[in-house]
This record gives sequence, structure tokens and C-alpha cells, in this order.
Amino acid sequence: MLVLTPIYGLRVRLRHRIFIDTGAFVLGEVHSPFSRKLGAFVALSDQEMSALDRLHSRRRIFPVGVDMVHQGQTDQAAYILASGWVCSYKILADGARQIVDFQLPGDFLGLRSVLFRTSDHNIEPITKVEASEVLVCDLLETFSETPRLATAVLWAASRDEAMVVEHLVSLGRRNAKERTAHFLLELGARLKLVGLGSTSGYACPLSQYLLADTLGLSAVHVNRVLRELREDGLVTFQNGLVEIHDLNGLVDLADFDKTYLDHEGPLLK
Amino acid sequence: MLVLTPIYGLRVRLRHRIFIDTGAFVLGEVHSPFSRKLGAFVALSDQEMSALDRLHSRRRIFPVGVDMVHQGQTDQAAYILASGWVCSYKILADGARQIVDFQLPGDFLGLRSVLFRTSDHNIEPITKVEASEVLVCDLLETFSETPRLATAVLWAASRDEAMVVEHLVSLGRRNAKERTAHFLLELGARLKLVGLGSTSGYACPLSQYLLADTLGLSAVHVNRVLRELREDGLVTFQNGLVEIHDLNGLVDLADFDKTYLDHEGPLLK
DNA sequence: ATCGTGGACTGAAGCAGATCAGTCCGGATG
DNA sequence: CATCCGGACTGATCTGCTTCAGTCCACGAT
Repeated sequence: MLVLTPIYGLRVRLRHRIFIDTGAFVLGEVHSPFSRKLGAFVALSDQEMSALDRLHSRRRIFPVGVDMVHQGQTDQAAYILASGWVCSYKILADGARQIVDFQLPGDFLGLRSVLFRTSDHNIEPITKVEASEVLVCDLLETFSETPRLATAVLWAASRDEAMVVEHLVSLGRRNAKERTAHFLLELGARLKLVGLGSTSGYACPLSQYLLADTLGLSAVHVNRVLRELREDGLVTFQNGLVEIHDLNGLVDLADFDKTYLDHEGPLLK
Repeated sequence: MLVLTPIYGLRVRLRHRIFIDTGAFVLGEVHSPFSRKLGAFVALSDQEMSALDRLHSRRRIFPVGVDMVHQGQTDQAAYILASGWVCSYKILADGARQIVDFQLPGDFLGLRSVLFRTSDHNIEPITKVEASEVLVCDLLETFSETPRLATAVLWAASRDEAMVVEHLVSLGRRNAKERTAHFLLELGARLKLVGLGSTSGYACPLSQYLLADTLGLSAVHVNRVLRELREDGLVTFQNGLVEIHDLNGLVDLADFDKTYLDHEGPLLK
């Protein structure tokens, strides 16, 4: 019953339950998704790559649904996500939740809470998560030994900020359909960067409720919007699998400008 | 006809037109709004304060409505706002505008575009603006001479990021009334920090159109919401003057948690 | 004096999305 | 085995906000 079929470079068990490829550098991968991602921003030598991979020493596992970081918590560690998805969110007094961002394999997590000692939001794993705890001192040491890495990490942080801004624009000025399309495109682009997806699709462990709390919609409406997108022949999101059928159509609909994710060139020197 | 009356520490010309106090350190002020703001985060010595003030050498003036920074522009300077208000915004393909943030006197502007060499948004003065151009080298020099200033600037940057996140939460999960209340409270808190307002009110040069593009609403609806807030006895925004009549009521309505603006304590050591 | 403009403000009508109240299905639990 | 639960999905109704099409007023330009 447990058939492994390669679809989009992912391991998928048939019959509705999806296993996301951990993205950890098993299976002949030489480097982690983290160094892979940074390598896309700044051309890194093998030495620099390895220096990054050395940060992955204290590997830890987090189960689904148990907060990794809590609002107001101080002296928090930083993490590099090796596998699994997490989300950062805020809860309002009336119980409403707004998801601010997702972190995917290869993403840095908590750089800000470490620099400023207090977290102003919660962080929760969506799936089982493997992450490497990074001590500030190790990080700083790595930076001073290989300064270009500091640039690369800052670069990644700036991309995160740009994503939050783009997310803000979505909530403020895009309607439900455009917003959903934009979000699915963004996820796809991010996953592609770490080798967990292609332009034709990717595995996605998000429920429609999570989607709703990200997009500022109700789950009911997310459901209808996904159906519309499907009926329009643009994209299908079913059984944990996002299949992009009409990339250009989606990009047009969402007014998607992927340059804010690329950042290629400027720092390659 | 040009009577100067002190209201909320501001210079106001009677009969409908308001002049915002420039906030520039005339009138017996010893330090700029910038050092004043940072001083609220990190206890600064007079020497450190003066080092900051010395950054204000190349003073420049920007007229209303002419972009200071354009999307895609590279090698941009950074600025410290001495007086006037500016806004950062993005324009979508269909012409819709989403304002991401406002910068007030004392705010740092373009730290990110300088670090990453390209701006992904537009910056436009709302009022006539006086700003000091800051060269990266001067900034770095100041940082190395007085390292605690670097901390303070980073601290301010982190606050800016927290504000964008809070803004995102507003658009996603607060209704028009809550959103508006939240925004007016945030502005008030920020202005108070640089001495341009009190808990009872402040001068505000924003039109209802600007408000609409900030809050993700139509200008028509902003008008109605402001009327409701006025009728509820919570806050009045008329003739460029925001008067807060029921601070607690507003805070309750908006679920406003001002800690994300304070940041006091943690780094005072 | 007249015109044009930008901003505040309003009523009426339309609609995008929320809310309510469900059904159905697959998997996990005792 | 029955039961419970979470997630996808649906129809009907309601409403918050938009859109449209204006008015009014202050101010500046001609």
C-alpha cells in the first residue's frame, strides 16, 4: 500500500495522504536547502557552502501544533529549517488568527527575535519539523570567518521583509482570487528555489483553514475560490498537491512580479 | 489673520489650515527627533546624541508629491527625516495603490534600499519634507565609533518591521472601524515619541484618500468610519487634527497593544 | 468675477465575502 | 464495532464595504 512515486521530485504515497519530501540533504544531496537557497542569491564557494552546512549541528525535532516560539518569549534561539513547514502568526483578542508568513525548508527562523531578544509573534510547525538550532556566537563566528555569508543571510532577511510587504499589498488591494493566486505562485517560487517544486506544481501541506488565516478570508470562501481557480483551468490544489496548469494566466491574474523573490544579479559579483 | 496658537504643542493657524510643527530642532530643542526617538529605546549619553546629530549635515528639501525614491531605483541614499511626513507605497497593475508605511520626523528612511542597493517600493512626501542625506560610510563610521548607536538603529528598524506586521494583521483580521482606530492610535504613539503629539491628540496632514490607501478601504468608506468614530465619542479627525476623546475605548476597539512600539527596557542596560 | 480643483461628505444600489448550518468522507480511537 | 474528529465541500442568507453619482466648500489661477 505504501507506493513511492516520484512526482515533482517529491515522495507521494498514493490515496490522499501526502508525504512532503523532507528536503533534508539525504538522497545524494550535497548541501542543505539553506546553503542551496543562499547560493541562489550569492555565488558561494564550496568552502562557504560547507561552512554553512556546519551550522547544522544541533538538530532538533518539533511535532505538529506545538509552538516553537511564543509571543513575549525572550532569549529565544534561532533555527535553520531542514525539513517541514512552520508558520508565524498573531492572535487577536477575539480569537482571530492572522498568519504573517510561512517558513519552508532552507529558511532562517527567528533572526529578529534573537537580535532583539523578544518575539512578538508565535511560531508553530505545520508539519513535523527538523530544524538546526543556531547559537548566536556560532553564527557570528561563521560570519567573521566567511563575511560573504553575512551578506547572503542579510539578503535572505531582506527577501523575507519584501514578502511580508507583498503580503500586505495582497490583503489591502487584491481580491480573494488574485490574493490566492498570488500566494500559490509565491509558495511555488520559494519551493522551487530549494528544489521542492517546479513551475508545474509542488506538494503543499496547508489546510484550507491555514490558507484562510493567511489570506484574511473565511475557510468557506477559500474553498470556493480554489474551486473557481480550478474551473478556470489555472491551478488545482487538492490532496496536498498544487498543480499549476496555466502559469501565465495565474501571473496575470495575480499581478505577480517575481523579482522580489529572485534578487539575482546584484550581489553576485 | 495668521494667529499662532499652541495646541498639543503644535503651531496651528486658525481657520482650517494646519501647519504641522516641523519638528526640526529649532525652538530651543537640543536634539533632533531622530536622536530623541533612539534615546527612547536606548539610554544615550550626550556624546552619543551629538554623534547622531552630526549625521544631519547634508540637509535637503523635498516638495510634496515628487517621489524621493522610485521602484527599481538603485544606489539610493538613506535619509533621516527632520520634518514632514512621507509614505512608502506600491502600485498594482490596475492602478490600485497600497501604502505600506508612513515615515514621520525622526524616522530613518531607506536603510534597506541602501543595504540591498535596490528599492522595491516608491517613497513620496505627503508634506514638504526636510531630510538629511546619510552616506553609508558616515553611518558605518558613526557605528564603529559609538557601537551602541548601531544597536539603537537596528532596534528602530525592528520596530518598523513590527509595525508592518501589525499593519498586515489589521488588513487581514480587523474590520474597517477597528483598523482605523488602530492606525490612529499607532500614529499617535509614534508622534508622541518624537514630541509631536500627546495622548489627547496630534496634527495629521493625511487626506481621507491617503487613509483609504493605507487601510485597504475606499475613501468613501473611510469617511463614514471616521464619522462613526466621531459619533461614538472615540476620536475626531477633522481639519488636519486628530483629537482622541476616549483613549481606552479606542484601545479596546482596536485591540491595540502598544508594546510593539515601546521596546523599552530590554536594551537599556 | 469666473472657472477649475481637491477634499470632505452623502444617498442609493450592487456585490464580494462572511456567516450559518449543514453533508460527506477518511482516519484514528477505545 | 461504533464513535469521534478534522478537513473538504455546499446552499442560503446576511452584511460590510464598494461603486456610482453626485453636492458643497475653500482655495488658487485666470
